[in-house]
Amino acid sequence: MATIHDVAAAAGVSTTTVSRVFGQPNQVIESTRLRVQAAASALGYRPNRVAALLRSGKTGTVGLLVPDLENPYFAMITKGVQARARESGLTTFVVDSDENAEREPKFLQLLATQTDGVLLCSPRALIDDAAVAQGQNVVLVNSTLEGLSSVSVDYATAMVKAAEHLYALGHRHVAYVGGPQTSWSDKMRRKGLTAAMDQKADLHIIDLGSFVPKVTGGAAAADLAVATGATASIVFNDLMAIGFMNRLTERGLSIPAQMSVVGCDDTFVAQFAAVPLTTFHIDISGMGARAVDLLNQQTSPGNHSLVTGMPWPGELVVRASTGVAP
Amino acid sequence: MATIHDVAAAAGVSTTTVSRVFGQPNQVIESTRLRVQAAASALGYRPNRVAALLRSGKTGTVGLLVPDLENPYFAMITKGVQARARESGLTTFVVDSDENAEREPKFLQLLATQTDGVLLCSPRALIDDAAVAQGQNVVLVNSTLEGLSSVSVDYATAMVKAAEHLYALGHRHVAYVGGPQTSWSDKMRRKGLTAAMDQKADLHIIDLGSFVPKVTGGAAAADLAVATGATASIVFNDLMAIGFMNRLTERGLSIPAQMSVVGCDDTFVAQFAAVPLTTFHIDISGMGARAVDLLNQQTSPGNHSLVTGMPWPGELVVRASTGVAP
DNA sequence: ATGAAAGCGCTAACAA
DNA sequence: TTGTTAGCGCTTTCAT
Repeated sequence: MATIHDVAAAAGVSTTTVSRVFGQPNQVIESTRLRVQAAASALGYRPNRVAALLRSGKTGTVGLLVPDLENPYFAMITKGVQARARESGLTTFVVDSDENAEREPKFLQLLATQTDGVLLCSPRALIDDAAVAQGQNVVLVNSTLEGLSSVSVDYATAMVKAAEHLYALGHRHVAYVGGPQTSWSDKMRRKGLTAAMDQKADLHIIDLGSFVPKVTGGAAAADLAVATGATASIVFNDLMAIGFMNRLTERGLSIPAQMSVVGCDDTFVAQFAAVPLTTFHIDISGMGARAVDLLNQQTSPGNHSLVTGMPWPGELVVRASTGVAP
Repeated sequence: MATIHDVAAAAGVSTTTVSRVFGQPNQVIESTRLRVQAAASALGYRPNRVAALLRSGKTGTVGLLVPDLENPYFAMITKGVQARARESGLTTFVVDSDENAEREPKFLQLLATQTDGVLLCSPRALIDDAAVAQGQNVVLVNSTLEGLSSVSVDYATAMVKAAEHLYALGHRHVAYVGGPQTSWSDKMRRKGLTAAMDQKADLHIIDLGSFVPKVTGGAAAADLAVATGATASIVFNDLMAIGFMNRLTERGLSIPAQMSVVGCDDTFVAQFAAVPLTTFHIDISGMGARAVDLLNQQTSPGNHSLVTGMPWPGELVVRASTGVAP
């Protein structure tokens, strides 16, 4: 692999000039620039980004750490992040922690050292204070932590809306199928559900506990929900809701006649499911874009204040999976 | 940020020793190691991977470039790659080209310079020969190119199976909804379809052309398919098939009574769709794992031969979206 | 507009 | 087992 030295020698200039041709081309007079470019392409020279990074401290890259790329929610976040990052001239490197909380600190560290900043999305573990204290350039998505910028959906309100919707349909016994115990967003959902119960004295939320936030986790919860006698269920996310509904259908129960189901996030699977799913819609990719903005803002020289934006908005989308209580 | 020098000074050893404590701990006697580790954590020292990379040429990282992470197919590939990479002690950095062929060379280059090797999955553009010639460590997935290792699904056979299935159900006029024109996998599908027509003299495949390989692309094709008078359609992938079916349903057509639909890849959306989708099943994540093996094999010192493995297998899964011809 | 010199932080010989 | 000595390829002052 040709280096900057080879090009400099071939073009009869210094390495500095070659460096400028690739970095600040307008600082090099055209004749020289053309000569250098010719030499570079003749030798098949490509700048070594690692060396550049070591020297300059800039990568032109942002890192994104998500729990599970197979979940459409995180795939959409990723798209939003990528689109906005690209507008800022940045490339996005994505890492999937595979819902494994233990791996998060390692991946965070790995990304932090090879990017200009990292977006930590829905972490399943509390972040190691050390990592934060090291002054790494981090923005949280759907989580909050003292000393870090963040964007988050107001899942508490989402749950209140869901509960009100079910209550209006006559449901009084509603099961909640939880997501990862350690996740901020599950905590917020539970908070909202508690608030809903405080509002309506005769509303009972039956907490079924925590399940894996995938199709399988939802399926596992379905039989438990039925056994409680609940007439409606609120499920942590759409993917789980799909698994949940699928299991009910397998058992011959009809939706929503025998069980109403509400999901969360309005990923594309919600509308194409066998029974279209009532769910809480969020502009997910917009939130990803916003996270990049926060990162850029945080990185910009003048501004050194943290930003914990307003709760990211959303709205309940009613589809066929919810109906009047039997 | 503390450097290796600070730690060395604090612990009263050389930088080499510090380096070894983090790289080959067993080469350092315990007492020294503990002293160094104490100094390191007191200073909050973290090795700078970029510097290490520049010097050693190893990253412990593999890159994966895919067209669209929101497509469950690529999300699954990613999971497979990650799982196997992890077993090999490697971390995966994923980049999504957003179905934009022009961006591929840049991303490939970017990944190649910051990883030990890259997996190029379903490229939408022909790879720039230069990139390959630069001796980059690349493995292709679902594509083939002279001089590169690869794993690919036998999509030609998949299409033959799909066509035979529809033929057996009495369909004689079958529409094909194509994917990206420049993709290897669309070419293979068309090849298989042609082979199927050669086999059955009275089978007509009506080529509807190329569509965006997303839900929207499938929806766009639906009306065209209906207009041709075809009684069945084979759609490039499951996501498109979902959009395709959704549009048919919107128009009041029933599936499979008025139109049978076959998808491809058997991603999880296929089985949870309103009408469960007949599709060609592939062990997608297994293929991702295999790609990592090829990369490792290719990288290993002794072996310097390319591997273009056997076609990755699959089988047709029949569900409710296909039925006898009207 | 261009060049010379000095490292970025680390690891890999080679010595001791 | 530990240390010394050289860089990896590039960018960045500071000159010219």
